[in-house]
Amino acid sequence: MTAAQIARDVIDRLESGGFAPGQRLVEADLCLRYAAGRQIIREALQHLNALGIVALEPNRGAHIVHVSREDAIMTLELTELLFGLVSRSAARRIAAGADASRLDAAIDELMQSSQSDDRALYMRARRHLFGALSQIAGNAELSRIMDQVRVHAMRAQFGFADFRKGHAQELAEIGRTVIAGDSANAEEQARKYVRSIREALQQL
Amino acid sequence: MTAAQIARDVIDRLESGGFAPGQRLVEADLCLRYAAGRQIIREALQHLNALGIVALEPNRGAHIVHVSREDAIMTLELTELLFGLVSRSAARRIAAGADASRLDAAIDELMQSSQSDDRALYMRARRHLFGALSQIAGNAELSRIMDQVRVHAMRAQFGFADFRKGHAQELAEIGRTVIAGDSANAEEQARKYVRSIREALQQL
DNA sequence: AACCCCCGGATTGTCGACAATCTGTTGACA
DNA sequence: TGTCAACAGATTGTCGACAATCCGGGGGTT
Repeated sequence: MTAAQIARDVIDRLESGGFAPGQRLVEADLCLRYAAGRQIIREALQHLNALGIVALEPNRGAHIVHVSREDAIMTLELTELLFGLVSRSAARRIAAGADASRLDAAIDELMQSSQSDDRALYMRARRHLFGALSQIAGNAELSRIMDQVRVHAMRAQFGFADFRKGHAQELAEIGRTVIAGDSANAEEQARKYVRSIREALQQL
Repeated sequence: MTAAQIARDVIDRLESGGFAPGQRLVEADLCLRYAAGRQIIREALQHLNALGIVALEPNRGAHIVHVSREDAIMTLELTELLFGLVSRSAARRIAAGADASRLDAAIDELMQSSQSDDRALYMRARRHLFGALSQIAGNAELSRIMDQVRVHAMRAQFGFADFRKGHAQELAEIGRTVIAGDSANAEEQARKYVRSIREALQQL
């Protein structure tokens, strides 16, 4: 198993509650779990550290960072801006002739997976949708940032929102607006989507 | 020398032209340059990779990523959003009673360094100003993202803009507006600052 | 009982060596 | 002359061992 795969798996477990905030991640344990050398584990931990998911204290190891409710709200504020920007840029590029097939496929995948019971499947479909949008938007820097923030946004919602029904519909709708090349509406819909989640979180 | 310091040094050299885009970074060379073990160098490279500054191809090593003019423009678009958000948030927090002393000190440092001839000094002062703003804004996630994007924004401007005169004044002015707690104006000024840089770049 | 020093176990940090992989070159062959 | 395979050098990937550091507990002193 490669370092990137391990990091990915840790994130997945985080999204499904397999790792708790504050939990220590001891290198030797992870070596056993993933049947990998310590070097690989350390790389994965550093990657997760760069993503802001685990904190690394010198000589004291790694632990999963805690997200306060306030942090979650501000992260969703940031997500609103970024998701809006990505959607607008992607719509503009499609209006200018960019290829929409990948986004189209991602929408189908999302709708199908939203009706199954496999949460991991649905999460992957979500990732693919956002990935397609980022790719069409065409800025590598923006894609990288979006990837990072999305993980945090996911954690911000964790345990409170049911990602499934409704949200899938709304996301698919945003995708369709992007495909139609309507940049202003795409941005507004994307922002509204994130905003509604944030407001729901604020009223708890 | 620690991995973080080495990464920092590479970024500094990048900002002053010591490393060229596309240039390969061979581990053994860096070991000699920084008198460090290969392990440390690899950590630094992975950190830079997470920041999107170097690309890592399996079994083929690391090289500095190239930024196209189009990339630079979109990065500055992103920077405009983020800098605006940070300034607005910071101003709000100060209006709510947050401590402004660090920002105040950073403004002084910036004005002093802008009159010396030491570019590195000026760059550090810039970093401190942005750091103070991020810290006051109070969202760790946003700070992390800003740090990343700022490096890219810097690279986007590299070789075309003279950071020094004028810009220092403008930045200091933004800082003062934040201290005054005027969030709407702080955001507008910050966005305008980045926008003017982007527009100048677009007209080349 | 409260405090402090010191030590042992657990964990992380670093080094050196070797295996795996890639790149450019050489030389044979059609 | 062009093509292809094998080889040599350079570079990266991984492992195992040891050094450095931290944490909690035990025993002695006041």
